[in-house]
Amino acid sequence: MADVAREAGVSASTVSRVFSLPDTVRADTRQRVLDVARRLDFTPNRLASSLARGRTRTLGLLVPDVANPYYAEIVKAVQHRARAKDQALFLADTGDHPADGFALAQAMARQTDGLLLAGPRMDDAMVRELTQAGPVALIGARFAGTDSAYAELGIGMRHVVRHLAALGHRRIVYVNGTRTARTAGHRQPVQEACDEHGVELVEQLGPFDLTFDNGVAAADLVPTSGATAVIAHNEMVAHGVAGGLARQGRSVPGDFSLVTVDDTFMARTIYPALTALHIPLDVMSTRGVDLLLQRIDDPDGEPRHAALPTSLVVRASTARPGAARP
Amino acid sequence: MADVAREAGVSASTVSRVFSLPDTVRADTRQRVLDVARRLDFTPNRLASSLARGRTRTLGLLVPDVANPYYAEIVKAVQHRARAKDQALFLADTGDHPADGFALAQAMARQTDGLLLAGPRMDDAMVRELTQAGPVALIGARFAGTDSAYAELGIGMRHVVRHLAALGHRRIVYVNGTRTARTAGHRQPVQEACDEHGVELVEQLGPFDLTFDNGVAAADLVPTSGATAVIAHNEMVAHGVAGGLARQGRSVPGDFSLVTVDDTFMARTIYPALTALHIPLDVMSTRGVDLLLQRIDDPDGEPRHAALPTSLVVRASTARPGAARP
DNA sequence: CAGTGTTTTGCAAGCGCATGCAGAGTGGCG
DNA sequence: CGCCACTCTGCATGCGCTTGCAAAACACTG
Repeated sequence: MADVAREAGVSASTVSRVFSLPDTVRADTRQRVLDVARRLDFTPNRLASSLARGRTRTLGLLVPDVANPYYAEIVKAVQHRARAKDQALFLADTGDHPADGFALAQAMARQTDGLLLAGPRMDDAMVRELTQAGPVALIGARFAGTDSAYAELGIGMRHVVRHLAALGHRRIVYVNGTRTARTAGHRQPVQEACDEHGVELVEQLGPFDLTFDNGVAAADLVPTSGATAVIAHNEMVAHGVAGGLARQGRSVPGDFSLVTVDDTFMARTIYPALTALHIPLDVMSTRGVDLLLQRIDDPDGEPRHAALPTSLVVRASTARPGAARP
Repeated sequence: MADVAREAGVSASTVSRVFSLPDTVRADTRQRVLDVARRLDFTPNRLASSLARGRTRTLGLLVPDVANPYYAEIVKAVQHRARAKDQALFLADTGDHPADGFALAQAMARQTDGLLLAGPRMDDAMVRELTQAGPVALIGARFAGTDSAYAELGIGMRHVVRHLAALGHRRIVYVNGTRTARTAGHRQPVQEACDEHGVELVEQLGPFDLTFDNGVAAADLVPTSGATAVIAHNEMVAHGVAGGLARQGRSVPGDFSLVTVDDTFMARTIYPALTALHIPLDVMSTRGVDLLLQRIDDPDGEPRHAALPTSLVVRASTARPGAARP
């Protein structure tokens, strides 16, 4: 920077201002500095700038599992939004262990301007503590005291049930994971919608994670349930159910209709393509980044929440019960 | 840091050394400092440290598409290895455009100690330029002048062909993307292996990307090709072929056997599970990180290359031609 | 106990940039 | 032409930590 200053016949301060506060320096001076800078291939050292300003222009993103397409798409969207806002992105894959995630988050908090937590596995107290320590925004989850961008699953689940009921299904299996406070909020609307449409609900709430293998296992219980349709609460488990049914020689949607919640590219890489409750991961992620950025600029505003609408995307995995095989 | 120093009755230098060069300070002094530090909840500011040292302890990872499970798994593995080595990780999703990737890489290079390029879309000149500018390691690609960790696809492809030949297939379709220098290296061994086993090879080298949709399109041409087996050069296109065949009412492996190159979790979320040439993404990624770290420590060594063995994982999508439907 | 060789510790000078404050320029007006 | 109100620019200091160099402390000799 000193070199540029000398070469351009100005002081280092001016050079600095050319890059950080361009309009405080006269146009011709600015141009001269920029020319010299280009010639000398100079760009301000972001590190030094961060140190001096106390702003890193870096965001941290924590996800439980990058390899899961749901989170991978969030990562992708967050990355793009961050870049558009001229922020760098630190990524951490926390795994399922809450304590690890918390420790990681704390470490990361001190190297970034703010943290994005996607589907955090932490408990409320941890999230609260992080929120008090610095800017935090949640993606795909809602906490009262923390900025969050999440999908309106309740309404969406109603649409799913209505769709199945309209096709004539009268008994539905709902595959969801461990019964916790966080998932409970999604079960209720399913139940209500079923009641409303005169549909019987067979809940299959395992003490298990929503993995492919557990989906296969769940599929084994479907034929004896008397149901004609299955709602899977995430895509992994949905593929498991699909695979399990196929293994049994059952047809989707011939023998059973199948709907998944989550709608990444995987819903279309399977045959038949899955009818899905689409969660707008990209706008959710984008909003999350924006909320965080706002929070960074204004640390003491009221927490803001962005509830995003879901949409039902009807594909080939749902049909009238007993319909001919496709 | 000054506070800690005062409180512990030592100078700031000593506190600094406690954290960066622990064994240059006497045990009891060190302990006293650590105690005070804990009490005051002090941790060295990594930014300031980076600035002073000229080392960021941060690596940059560039991938063309995080949402693609192949890259997602690389990201995950790299992340874990980096963490184990106490390095933070910057992530950038470059998309398919080479120029963007290059610009991004350059920007990132100046905020990190080194760059990891996974399946770079850049041309050789760009990679060379980056390599000259700073530490770089490639993951899943090989460049002579740059450290690289990649899979021995040539040998693997031979195993694939041998497997199919052993099952009795005499005519095979090979679906690969645009004919470029980089993919050419993989086609030759397939051809050779086919010649060796008396198998006819029908190449289907499109001017297309290896996407799901192109796989579906490719599947349309399979039945008329007279072949009984298909090798897909990546997982996306393999799923497309599988979906396309299913849509035509063909059975895998009843009517056609199918082998995919790449073996992420997706190879098992489809029914039937795909026989795959397994690429050890995690060790490949780990080696990539290690190579980069070595390069950072020793900027002027000879470039090193880690060629990793692939393995054929036989699952349900391959069988003798004309075998009964499963 | 002086003398010598080793640790330990402190001092001071950076690392590269940002920014409050004050002085230098610039333009406008009477 | 003098004066005022702005706009630009430079000086000096600070961000929080690292590290070469030298002084201080300590451990061993003979």
